[in-house]
Amino acid sequence: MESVVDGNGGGSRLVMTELSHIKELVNQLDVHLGGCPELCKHLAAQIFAVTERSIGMIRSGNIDGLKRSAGSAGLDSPPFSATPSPLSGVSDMPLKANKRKRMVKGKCQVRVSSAGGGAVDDGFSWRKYGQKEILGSPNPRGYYRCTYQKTQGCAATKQVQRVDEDPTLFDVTYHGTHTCVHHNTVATAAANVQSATPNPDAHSLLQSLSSGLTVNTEGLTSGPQQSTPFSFSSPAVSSLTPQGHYPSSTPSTPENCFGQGVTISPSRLELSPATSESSYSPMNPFEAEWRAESELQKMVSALVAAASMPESPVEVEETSFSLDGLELLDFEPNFDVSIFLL
DNA sequence: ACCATTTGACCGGG
DNA sequence: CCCGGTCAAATGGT
Repeated sequence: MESVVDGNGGGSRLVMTELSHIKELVNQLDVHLGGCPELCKHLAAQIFAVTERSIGMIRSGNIDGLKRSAGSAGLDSPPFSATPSPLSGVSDMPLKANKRKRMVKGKCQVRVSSAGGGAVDDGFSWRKYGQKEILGSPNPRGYYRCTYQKTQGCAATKQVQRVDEDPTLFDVTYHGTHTCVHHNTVATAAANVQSATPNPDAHSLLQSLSSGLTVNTEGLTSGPQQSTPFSFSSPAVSSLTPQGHYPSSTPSTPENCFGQGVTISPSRLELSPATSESSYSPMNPFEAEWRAESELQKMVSALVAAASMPESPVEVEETSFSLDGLELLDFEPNFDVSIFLL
């Protein structure tokens, strides 16, 4: 690691990164003006969201609580460290070294069919940094990180391993979140896939996902909230419900939701209490939102991976992600998430 | 010369 | 100490 910029610069720096983020987004918007309206719309929405986030940070004075998101884990001055990296994690949390599960273990695994031996192209550019024989598996596991990690501090990584039984299949596990400008939006990823995807269903799914995907953390403020503390909303993704209660529209066989070619099983979103010390400020809504976004992005990455596969039967066998470290007072920590298309 | 991959070494958590 | 993950020097491709 080189030139570690330790993230103790305080909140103003974070606001700065947010502002940089906005700047980049505007840049992108400028580039894409006149191009795909869907993308522009999404970019605009993102700009709005980030702006609001920044305003909220300043107004709520919540800034201090945020800075631990900006990891000191060795990435050099991530431009958009606002998105917490599950890998760099919360390693520099002040006054809490004891707690066990503070590492965000967010990951998203998919099983994806290969294009006949080729590398799994998911629309992002990856750089391989390792390979390892895994105990009990005949096939090695490849370790990849985002090409732009060095230049932009993008923290996304993935692991790819050939499935034992079927050598045409790969298990791909995504970690972290893309924060790089070239590939930092769902829309961009989807757009990348668009150019080459042979799977129209998956593609349209991505399209609908990419436009208007938002994360709602309304209820996640510090108080002991009832009702939906957390929800995802999107034209394409219909929400999450507290344990046991599915929206009436939820089909009992969600496998079919994605139509032919792509299936996805219901995911479980685990909101596990970070620690027992309720004296410490609960996770602020912004951080929670970022994590949620991050997890969603991983999921979408997985979908992108699936969608970019030629040869029809694309299969997202299991998509699961978890949010560790959330501290929800007086609230059931486990929720079931149902994702389905309208 | 530059950049990506390969591959054994190294490291830290369990 | 074992194993999974990462580092970094060597290697290969353009």
